[in-house]
Amino acid sequence: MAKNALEMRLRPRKSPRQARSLATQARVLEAARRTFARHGYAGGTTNRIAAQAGISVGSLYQYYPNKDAILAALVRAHIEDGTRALLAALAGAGSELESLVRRAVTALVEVHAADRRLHQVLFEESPRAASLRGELARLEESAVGLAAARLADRYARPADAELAARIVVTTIESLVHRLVAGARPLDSARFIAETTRLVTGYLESSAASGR
Amino acid sequence: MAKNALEMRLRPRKSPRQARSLATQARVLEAARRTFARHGYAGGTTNRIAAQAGISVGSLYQYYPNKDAILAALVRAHIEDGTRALLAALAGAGSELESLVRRAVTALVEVHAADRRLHQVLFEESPRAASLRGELARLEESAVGLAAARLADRYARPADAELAARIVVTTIESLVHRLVAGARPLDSARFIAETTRLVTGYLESSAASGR
Amino acid sequence: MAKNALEMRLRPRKSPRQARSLATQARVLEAARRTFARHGYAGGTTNRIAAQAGISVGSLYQYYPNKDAILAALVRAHIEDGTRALLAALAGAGSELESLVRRAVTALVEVHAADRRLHQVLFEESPRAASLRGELARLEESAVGLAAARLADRYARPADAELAARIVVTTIESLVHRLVAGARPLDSARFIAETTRLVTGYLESSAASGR
Amino acid sequence: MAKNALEMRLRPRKSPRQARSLATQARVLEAARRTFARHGYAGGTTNRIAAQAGISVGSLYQYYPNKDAILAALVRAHIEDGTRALLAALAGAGSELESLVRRAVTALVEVHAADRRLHQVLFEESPRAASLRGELARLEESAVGLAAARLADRYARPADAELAARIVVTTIESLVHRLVAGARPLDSARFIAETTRLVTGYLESSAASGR
DNA sequence: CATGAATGAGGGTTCATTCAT
DNA sequence: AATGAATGAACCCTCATTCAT
Repeated sequence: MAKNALEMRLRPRKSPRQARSLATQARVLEAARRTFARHGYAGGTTNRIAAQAGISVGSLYQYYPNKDAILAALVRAHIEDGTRALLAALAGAGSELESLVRRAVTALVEVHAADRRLHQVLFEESPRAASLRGELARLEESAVGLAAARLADRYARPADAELAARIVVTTIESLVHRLVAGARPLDSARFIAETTRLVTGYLESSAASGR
Repeated sequence: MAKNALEMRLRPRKSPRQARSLATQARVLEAARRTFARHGYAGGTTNRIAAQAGISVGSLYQYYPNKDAILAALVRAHIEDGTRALLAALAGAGSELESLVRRAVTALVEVHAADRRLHQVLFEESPRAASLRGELARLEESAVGLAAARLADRYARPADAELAARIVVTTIESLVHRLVAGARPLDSARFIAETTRLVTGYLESSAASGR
Repeated sequence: MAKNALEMRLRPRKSPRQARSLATQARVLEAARRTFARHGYAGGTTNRIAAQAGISVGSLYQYYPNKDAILAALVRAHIEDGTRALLAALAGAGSELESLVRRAVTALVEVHAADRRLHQVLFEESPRAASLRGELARLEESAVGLAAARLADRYARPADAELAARIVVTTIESLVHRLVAGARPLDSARFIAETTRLVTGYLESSAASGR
Repeated sequence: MAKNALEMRLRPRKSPRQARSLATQARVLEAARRTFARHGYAGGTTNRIAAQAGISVGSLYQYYPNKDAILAALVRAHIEDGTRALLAALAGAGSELESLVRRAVTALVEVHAADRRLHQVLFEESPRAASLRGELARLEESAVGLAAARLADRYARPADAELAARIVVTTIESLVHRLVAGARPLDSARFIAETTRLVTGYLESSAASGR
């Protein structure tokens, strides 16, 4: 099962064994974060990132095979943060629908509030490589799957549950991106309240409608 | 009288009088549409666009002062299409909430179904110039304003109506982009039905809750 | 005796027989004058010149085979003006040295005062074609020859007269360009007085020194 | 602290610390010298200069931010050479007028004899940036100031001394450019002798005339 | 492993000149 | 003759990537 060439391009170059290597790799990532956030995608040149990280370009290429790999690592880190936060939020939740939704929304808002500009660059401005796109899609699919599972008993047919789940997942994600991480961000508390009501209402009406 | 320089940069270079000019300008736009859709923003080089249009780069620059101006024209055309479609849909609508929402959603779906990949490039990948961003923001604001006006009598305070309007507008827009114009598009009919229910439910519950 | 290709390139394309053609050719020249003066050499594009002349680029090329030919015509016109003015000034002069010099300087000052910026462009900023350079050199040689002839009886050897003539011609020309047609122009009256004294003194001391 | 943007554009990009860098920067300058001299300003393309220097365009742009900056460096180098030579020549001079003038003329002749065609390009053909023009003007002003100071006691009014100084400085400079660095260069010894006599005579007659 | 100088393909853009109408 | 749209070579410059030290 050899990975295809394209995917290899997005993986860090080596699994560093030494602590120092690991630290440097992290420094590069952090530098990329800052650089992309400050200068945008086009302005985030590898030289700038290396300078920000306090190393030479040459060294940068010891840790990442190319620019896209850095971007991919950044996206991946963000995805992991988001997933972790989401799971943590849902872990202690009861089964009440509204509480579940509220916790999910709140978790996502917090993750995104951290760095709005970076989000724009990562998820809107930059031309994502195909494989990265795939990874994002897989993540979304799994979120949809989880949600659908939770909703399964409210719907007559699995396909209905999945559709509802997809709409819900996409709605929350989009609204967070656009209204919290966007240009003129909304007040978080209000946003959470309204989004929760929007989604909860939808899901409950689905149930009520007997589907 | 004089527009500022930055804005001028995004305007087509001349309003051609001759038939041939007009045709060429249209050809360029169409070629840009295809090229951006196929190769993304960065890959949509002016030379490629010109080649696709079957003309020389020089000619391209007779009609648009620079690459971003072409993108801007594309965005503008899309905005106009969308606005036109939306107004047409709402013109003949009654005052019933669900019907209004359904018509709006349907109109937007139709507009976006045309070219999915292009949308991504136009509205997500491209580092839009500030003035273009402003234009989009203005458009959205006016949509929010219109919706808020229609919702005014359902809310105690204008600010509440506006918040609801903003959420509704953003929700519809985002869902259309992500679920219809996105990577794995959804079935239109289902999408319209669900989105209509999502939004209508939200708005009606707002009213019911006495806000 | 076929003219060589390079020289042909700088000649107007045809000797227009018709009055209208002649007028248009003049209009182009005048337009070029204005355009070069206003926009400099690099900014003096053929399209701009044509626009300024109120004709199309295509028409412009009916009268001049290329851009350099326009520049050459402009330079030539200026040379002719200068020569004419100089001859006129000297025609009525007596044989007194100081009076001769003063008249020459005055004539040149008047010619150059007309359009300072154009001069800069024509004689400093623009990369003169080889043949044009030659023409200018020939003109200067003939000026030196004339001056040397007038000075012949003051010098023992013809070569001395020629050297003196060359110095005098170059001095006057340079000073006019630099101090009258230059960036911070000097007051004409003072300039004429001083230059006349400079040159006259030099020539008289040559004589006195018995050479 | 921050120089304005326009001036920054003409500065070399970095003051290289490594020996190799220093050597390369010098190679680029030398290549530019040759290339501009051979092909003129417009023909002195960055690619040609890089090729002549035996490096790639990219490297060239590591040392100079743009084409004009290379030109500026060349001009600056020439100015420095000239100033150095002039000061050195005048340092050991007595106070006798003729000797002073002769030394100045000799120094300038030596500086200019090195590369005639380059001078034309540097000081006549190139559309110098405003800031560079300013630098040249400042240099000339300081030369005029120095000369005026030396002449002060010969003139009744400071303004007269300054006018004379300006004429003298301009005369020497122009003649050197035109007659030594020009197309058909004159014999240096003769040129120095005549120019010295021209200028000295002028200055002494000023004194004599009681001005 | 680190450095940073070097590379060079490729991008956006201009403008003298041509040519179909 | 006139028009002005069309041409395309050539220019300046950037930046991801490599490699000698």
